[in-house]
Amino acid sequence: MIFKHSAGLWYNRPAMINLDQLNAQQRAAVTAPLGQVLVLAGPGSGKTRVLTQRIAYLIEEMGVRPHNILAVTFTNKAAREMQHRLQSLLGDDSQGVWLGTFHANCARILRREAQYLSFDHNFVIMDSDDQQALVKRAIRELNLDEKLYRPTSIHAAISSAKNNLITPADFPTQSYRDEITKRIYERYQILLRDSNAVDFDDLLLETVRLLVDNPQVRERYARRFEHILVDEFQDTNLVQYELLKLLGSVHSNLFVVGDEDQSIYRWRGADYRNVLRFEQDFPDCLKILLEQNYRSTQTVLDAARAVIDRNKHRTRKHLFSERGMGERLVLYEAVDEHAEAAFVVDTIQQWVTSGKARGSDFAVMYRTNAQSRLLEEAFLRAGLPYRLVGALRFYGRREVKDLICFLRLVHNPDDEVSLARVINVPPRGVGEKTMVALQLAARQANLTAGQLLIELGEQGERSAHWGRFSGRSLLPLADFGSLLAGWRRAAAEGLSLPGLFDRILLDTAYQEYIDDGSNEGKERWDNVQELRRLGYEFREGGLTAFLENLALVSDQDTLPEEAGNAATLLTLHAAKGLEFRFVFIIGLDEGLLPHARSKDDPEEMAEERRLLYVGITRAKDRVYLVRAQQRSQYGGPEIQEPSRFLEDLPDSLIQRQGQRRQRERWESPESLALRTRRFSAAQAQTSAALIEPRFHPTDRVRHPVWGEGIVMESRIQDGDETVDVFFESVGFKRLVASLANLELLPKT
DNA sequence: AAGGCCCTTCTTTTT
DNA sequence: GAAGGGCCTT
Repeated sequence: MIFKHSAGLWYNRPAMINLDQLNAQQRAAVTAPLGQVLVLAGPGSGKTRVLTQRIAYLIEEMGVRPHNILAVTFTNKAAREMQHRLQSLLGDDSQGVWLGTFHANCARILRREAQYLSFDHNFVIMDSDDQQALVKRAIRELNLDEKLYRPTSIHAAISSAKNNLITPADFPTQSYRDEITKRIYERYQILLRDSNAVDFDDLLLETVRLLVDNPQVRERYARRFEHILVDEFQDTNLVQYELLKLLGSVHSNLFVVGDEDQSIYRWRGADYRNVLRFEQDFPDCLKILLEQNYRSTQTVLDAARAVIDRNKHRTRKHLFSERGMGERLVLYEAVDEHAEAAFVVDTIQQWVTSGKARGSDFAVMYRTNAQSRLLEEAFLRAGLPYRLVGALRFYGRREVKDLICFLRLVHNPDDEVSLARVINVPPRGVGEKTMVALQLAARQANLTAGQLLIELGEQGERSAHWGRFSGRSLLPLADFGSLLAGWRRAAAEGLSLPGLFDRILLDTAYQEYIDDGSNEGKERWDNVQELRRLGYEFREGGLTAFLENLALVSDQDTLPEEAGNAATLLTLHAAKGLEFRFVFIIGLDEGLLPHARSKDDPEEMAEERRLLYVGITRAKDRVYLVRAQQRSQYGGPEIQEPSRFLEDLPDSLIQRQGQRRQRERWESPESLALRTRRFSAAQAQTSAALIEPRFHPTDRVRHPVWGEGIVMESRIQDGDETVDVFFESVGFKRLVASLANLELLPKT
């Protein structure tokens, strides 16, 4: 071993890499010679372990300086996890490794090399909402029909072009629609740059462009990164692949780890064929298969394999486990989505009550975020704790986004998207007309709208632009301008991030604006406070670091690290890289998994299959596959067909649970729905700890004495629920729910 | 300019 | 079954 520090310190070192703990294949990967290494790692085969051990090996055994290592992951979560593991493996020796997502690493490079770029270093990063708004704006500016050219679909086309290194100039125009898309793309790029902004895709694309156009810059980075390691290589897209080649153009020590079978981001440009491309581009690369699974029982693996082996064009792997056969997978067919959720919750509760499992041993996975709502309700009713990954859309909340946009404006007044969003928040009399006047005046003065506003605010009547606006629009604009100018001055004079935050809240009377005293108002204000708390963590790094973090950290990353005793609810996509003793996969119906939108495209269908594969292979011990015979998709209930993937599972691996009986013929869907609701309500009454009100305003209820009434209000008080009801017979009554024996009636 | 109401439309997954 | 857009009124 090479100790680079004084000998007296060696015993303070954390445990060092121990090759004996690895199996032969893992060891071969960790200790592979210089050059290109392709590790095809099945699920649960110790992929992350191999990656971190490899880095440790490079540093400890090969004497590589951390500074010369670049490690790229796909998600922030994975980056954090690896950072953590490196820290415990290497201690401070892990400092200096460039570790992060593709996007974060690119943002870092772009900010450093701003002098070579067409935007300056304090650029903002537009998230999907912003991008959408900008595409819409481009479409409007070109006087196009939004119905015909939907911002979502145009944006998808632009994004896909960017992921394939296609600039507006190169955009292929085989149809009239392509022609239009190309023009929108051009306009969109101009709008972005005028705002001194880049979008997610630009982070990668502009970095590639930077490295291609500036050989000396490329040389500098390529020289520096002696070793490049990539996680989830199957999910890289063309731009990312190019980027790796550019950054590796001097040393070409590329260590990539991936699994074609777990490629689930095709829709985002990911191309698992990059694995094949890699083998072609580097014919001498060392290829290592990790096939021993340390996670699941053999039955789980067999089931997963039965699903995935139907896919073509892949390296077949023969996953094996030494954990024994284990139990068969349970298949449960519920009558509808309510019963589906009830089955999940009941089953978890039984396991937990039996003492054989803890809540945190369970995960419930689904195809679409919309499916989480019923589950949440069922968990709440049962008093079972859960944590929900993503879907919270914390950053998508209006109040959160508003404040981020104020901050973005302070940071970069040219940001038109943010300006358009908050110039009238709270309402100060700036409408469409005023915005048009502002933009016109700005264009004539050759300023951005934000710059013009700041000048109005700073100079007041002395400004040359003062006379440009009519009386009606002038004051609100000058008003906002002086706010913005004041914030910028304060920030420049060193006001801390929390201080700035508070000043913005105060100046805009934001609390009065969003907190109207209702429950929702209170919640909105809580969200603001939560954002402030996040900002507090960045009081050192300042505004730039905070905004960059907000842009690059997704809702998926807001998952509380400590699960406590809570079960995890998450999409199949979000489940990748995680493991749980018990896995429920719900919604195994045609149209949902596989999703209806993948029906016509074999490639997409193959990806749906991989999604299920990823889900099943998350399980250590048990898998529950759940579906519903009937489901309310949108509006009315619809009969569901079982997922085609269920047919691929041999009976020997499956144990059916519950009745498969179809509804009795004479029972109408309406009465069935009614029965299910009664069942749910009855269940609610028996459930334990009250977390959420059972009654809500406008609910109809029946009291044993006073008869039917309407709920006016309900709240949790001292662990019980206090309900205000207006009864037809006696009028207004305030009741304690646990004593009053109220019956919840079906909605009419 | 702003708020309210009714209409349509659409729902995949996320850095 | 929600969210956004269009159209209405104030």
